Parts: sequence; structure tokens; C-alpha cells
Amino acid sequence: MRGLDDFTTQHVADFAAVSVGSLYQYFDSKEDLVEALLERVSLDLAGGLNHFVLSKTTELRQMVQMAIRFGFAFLKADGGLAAELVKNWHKLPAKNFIVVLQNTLLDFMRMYLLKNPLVVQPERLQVRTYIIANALVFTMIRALSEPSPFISEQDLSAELEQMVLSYLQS
Amino acid sequence: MRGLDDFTTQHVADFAAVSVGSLYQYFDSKEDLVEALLERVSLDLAGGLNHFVLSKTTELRQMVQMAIRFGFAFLKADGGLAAELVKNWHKLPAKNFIVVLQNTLLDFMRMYLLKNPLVVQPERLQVRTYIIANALVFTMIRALSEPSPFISEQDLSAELEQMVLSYLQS
Amino acid sequence: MRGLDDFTTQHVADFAAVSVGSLYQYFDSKEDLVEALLERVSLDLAGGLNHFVLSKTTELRQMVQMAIRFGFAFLKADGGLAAELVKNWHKLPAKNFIVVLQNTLLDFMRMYLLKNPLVVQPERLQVRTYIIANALVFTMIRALSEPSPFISEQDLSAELEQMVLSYLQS
Amino acid sequence: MRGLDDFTTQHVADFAAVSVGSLYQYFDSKEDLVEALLERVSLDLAGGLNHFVLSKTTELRQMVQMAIRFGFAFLKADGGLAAELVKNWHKLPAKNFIVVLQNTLLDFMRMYLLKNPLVVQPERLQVRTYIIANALVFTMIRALSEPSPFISEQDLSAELEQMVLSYLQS
DNA sequence: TATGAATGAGACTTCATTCAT
DNA sequence: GATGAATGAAGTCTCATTCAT
Repeated sequence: MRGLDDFTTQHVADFAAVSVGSLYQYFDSKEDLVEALLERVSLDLAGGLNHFVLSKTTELRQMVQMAIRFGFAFLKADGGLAAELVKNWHKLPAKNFIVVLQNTLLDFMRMYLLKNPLVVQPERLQVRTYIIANALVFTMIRALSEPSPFISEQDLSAELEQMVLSYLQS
Repeated sequence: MRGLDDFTTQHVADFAAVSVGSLYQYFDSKEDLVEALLERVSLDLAGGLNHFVLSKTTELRQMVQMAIRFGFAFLKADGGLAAELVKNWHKLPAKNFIVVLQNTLLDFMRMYLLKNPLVVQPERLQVRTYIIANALVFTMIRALSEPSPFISEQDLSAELEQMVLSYLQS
Repeated sequence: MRGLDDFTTQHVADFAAVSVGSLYQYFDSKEDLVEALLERVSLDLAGGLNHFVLSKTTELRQMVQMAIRFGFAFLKADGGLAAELVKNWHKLPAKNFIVVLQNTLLDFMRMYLLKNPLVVQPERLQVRTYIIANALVFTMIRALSEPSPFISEQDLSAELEQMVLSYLQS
Repeated sequence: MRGLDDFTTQHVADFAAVSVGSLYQYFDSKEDLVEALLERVSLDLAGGLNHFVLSKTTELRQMVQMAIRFGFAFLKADGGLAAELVKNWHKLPAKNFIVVLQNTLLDFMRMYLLKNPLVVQPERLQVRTYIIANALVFTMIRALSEPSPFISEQDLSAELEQMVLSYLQS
């Protein structure tokens, strides 16, 4: 479990204000630790997203807009913890939270479809959710990590929203 | 330059079928080595993509389709070398080849716009290219790294194509 | 900081009876480590020499004799640590302890001159101290490193003493 | 034979304007190579010093003066080759050329004594030569490697001369 | 014979993991 | 239980030595 550059055990211990040794009383290995972190972050994500599902809004555009705004906030929270985890997705244990995002989006879409038919063909739902989840997460991460002077977060958000909507409605 | 997990000097040496020491006859440091690799891969990518620009086809859908097909082939080539580099984009020197992809796509779009007006508003071109480049690359990488039994490459390609087209034409 | 042949990290770790990794909890690099070692040894040297200055003896010959005896003991201490450092003087950080020796001797000579005038012309003091310091240290080191069956430490000490005195009084 | 910092095989090959491989056709190892270099430099030294012995001068002061001047020139020759070798004396094969210097000086002194009696007691000759050789060589090297703004080569030469003479005549 | 690319042992350094306190 | 110093495997880099051309 080496190579998560800003996740040395020392870093994590400092961040959590405990000693390195204590980490190993709760977790058998760094892998376990990261997995737990991942789980917590995933729960936060699912919780945050579900909030929209349960909200009264039924207008798709508005929901996408809120989700994107929430996504940016989420990736910046806790000193960029979630962002750092996403960047290292390929080294993380299987159930990482991009999957959580996919599933949450998928659930949401299914619910939405019940009430607003014909947005998308059911058999394509999974692939489309997959594409949207990946597109959103990684584009946001890239924008946050290497901000471009030519692309404001505002513009990016608007265009991501546009991308999602035009795709879903095609 | 530690932490590119599948790019230990030993790994690279094995892959190139030379000894670790030999690498340092051609490159001053691992950073230089990776940079050179990046440059070569970037050139290959730009070359491959330009091929489409120069092709006789003027139908957007067909070009996108070909580009996506080329993208998958490209990411699989050389034992997944390019894919491995993309996964580590956040640790690589600035001019990494996602940027090359963006620029190539941007150039292409500009040329295309000259002949096929009104596809997209010029001031949005950059942001849209940015989104498309990131969406394509990272979705493909994820699909190749963690193949899902529910999502075939074929379906994914078709949907990515659809996403790009509907977005550009919206 | 490679090339201090008897100062590989492994060597130092073995000598200190710790593991290689432990060295890096106290020092950021081998350079830091050597610098710290140098400083400690320099302090020991300065301390030992000052002892003579403060002693009641005012007879020059006796002081030189004591200093030479102390010098040999010092170079042999800690398994020849100081000797090993002197041998590598040309690779060490600037303030190495030959300089300390020079300065200590210089201070001592200045004090001595106040009470015992005319031993040496003030404007030559610095050069003479320089010569004496280098002559003493390197001759001793050579004698300790490659002992000659024809030259006993006893004889050498006596002759070094003679050299210093005749030079200073000339 | 690692650790002669400015004596990598590549350096030596470049300096000699041959290839690294060629070095190993003449020498079995770097140790052999350095030994041969040492021998050549030693011969040069002995040759240069003998020149004084054979010169008509019989005045001791003048001979010492010439020897010191020759010494500085010698240490600077060939880009400081001899100086570099002296600095690494403790890693070099036994018959290094400080020994040559000692022996040459010893021979010279013996010859000188035949004609100019009473300069020094015969039984002390060896030790005194030893001290003078080391004092001269290492003081010169130090001065050349880390020149001090307070000590000119001129002054140093004069004082070294004075040191040698007062010591020999004491 | 001359060359210089290839080799690999060994040096410095990092960091997940253990364990005496 | 909590601590953090100690450990050592593994990674980057250097350079004397070899060997195919």
C-alpha cells in the first residue's frame, strides 16, 4: 500500500491527531485503514446525494446542477481528502466510492424514471450512468488539481450540466 | 519520483528487457525517463488522431466513432503503457498527454468548425473539448482497468459516441 | 555524499548499533549526519585543548607536549572516529574540525603572547598556526594509519614537539 | 576501488582520450590503473627532486626553497592530478608517493650530511624526514584545495621554508 | 585491438509495520 | 491502550567491470 503520496501513515496519524502506533490498534494494515476511510467518505457521498433524491425538486436540470455543485464541495472538503482518494482510485480496494457514486446515480435514475418515463431506455441506463459518473468525477478532479486560467469552475459546472442533460435526453 | 507503482525502475527495465543500470545511460533520472516516455506516447497519440483529421470523412459521427476506436487501441498498446501513464497523471510532469489530447481535439474542432459552422459556439469550444477529453480518457481507462461484466466495450463505445455527439450538438 | 568509504550508512548504523533506517529519524540525510558528527568531535577537540590553556602551566614546551599527547589520544578515541573524519577532510562540509584546531591554537597563541612576548611576530602568527596545525594533524594521522616499525609514537611525539618549538622560537 | 570522486573510470578514460574498455586492456582493475598512475607520478616527483640534489647548490636554505616551489608546481600539474592522489592517500596501494617523497628526502639528507656534518643526528634523520615530508605535502594540499584569503602562497612558502630550516638546525 | 553499451552489486533513502515502554 | 523509536524491505541511482561488435 505504498505510493499514496500524501497518505503516509505519519500524515494520517498527524491528521487524526493520534500516534502512528494507535492507527494499528484499530486497523491491521494501511490497506484496512484506507478502506475504512473510503467507506466513511463513500457514506458521506451517498448521504449527500440522497439528499437530492429526497428533495421536492423534480426538475432534472436543477437536480443535476445541485449535484455538480455538491460534487465540487465534496471533493474540496477535509483538505481535499476525497479528491486525493479519487486520484488514487486504481490502487484502492475494490469498493471504492466512484462505484458508490455510480450506484447512487443509478438508483436515483431508476427512481426518476418511474415518475418521468422515457428519459432514457432502461437497458442503456447502466452504461450511461457509468459514463456520467466517470466524466463528472474525473473532469472535476482534473480541474481542481490543475486549475486552468481559461476555465472557471463556474463555466465548467454549467457545461458539465449541459453535457449530462443533452446526453440523457438524446 | 517514487510512487508510480507500476513504474519502478525494475519494472521499466524488465519491460524494456534491459538492466536497471542501462536505463541510466539514456536518462539522467527516473523523472527524465518518464518524461521521455510521455513524450513518445504523446507524439503517437497526436499522430494517430491527426490521421482522422486528414481523412476524407467529414461526417462528425463517423469521426468520433473512429477516434473512440483508436483511443481504446491506443490505451491497450504496448502492454497498456499509455493507460498506466494516464492513471498516474497527477504525478507526472506538466505537459502530460491528456493535455496533448485536449489540444489535438481543440485544433480538430476548430478546423471542423470552419467547414461545418454552428456546431458549437466558439467561446465554449475550449471548455467542451476539455470535458470531452477527460470524459473519454478516464471512462475508457476505468473500463479497461476494471472491466465490468455488465458493460461491454462495444456498448461503451457506442454510448460514448452518443454522449459526445449529443453534447456537441446541443 | 557517497564516497566516505568507512562511512557508509550501514557502517555508521552498525557502529551506533542501530538499524540503517533509524539514522534517518535523527538526520535528514547522510550529509546532516556527518555534519553532526563533525560538530560533536569538534566540540570535544576544542574542549580538550582549552583544558591546557586554562591549566596553570606556562611553560611552552610542556604545553606542546601535553597537546601532542592529547592529540594522539583524541585521534584514537571512539574507534578512530576523528581520524577517519580527518582522512576525508576534503569531502566534508566547510567548518570541519581542522579549522577548529587552527582557531583554538590561534586563540591560545594570542593569549600566550600577551604574557610571553616576542615568541613570534604577530603578523606571522596566523600562518604559523596554520602550518603547525596541519603538520601535527596529518603527521599523526599518517603515523596511526600506517604505523612504521622504524618510528615509534614516542619518538614521533618528541620530534613533533621539537619541530613546533624550534619553529615558534626561530 | 570506489570513492576516488574525480577518478571514475569514465573520467580517466576521457582524460587519457581512450575508451573505458581500453583501460581494461592495459590494467586488470581500477586498482592496478591507479597504482600505475601513482608510479608514474612518483617517478616524476623523484626525478624532479633529484634535480636539486644534483644541482650545484649546496646552500640548504636555497635547496629547501626550490623544493617547496617545485612542490607547489608539482601538485598543480596535470589539472591537480598529484593533489587528487594525495588527498586519497589512505585508499591507495601501499607504495604511494608520499613514501617516495620521504625516501627521496631521506636519501638527499644522507648525502647532504656527508658533506655538511652536524646538521642533524643520524638516528633522528628518519623521523625528521617523515615529519617534514608530511607537514609539507599536506599543508600545501590544504592550501591549494581551500585557499584562504589571509594566507598567500608566497607567505606560506616562506614560512614552510622557515619551519624546515629551524627544525633541521635545532 | 579498441570500443562503449550493458550489467549488477552496493550506496543512499523512504515508509509501512512492530514492539518495548 | 497509547506512544513513537526502531526496523528492514524496497526503491532510486552510481560506477567498476564485462563482452559483443
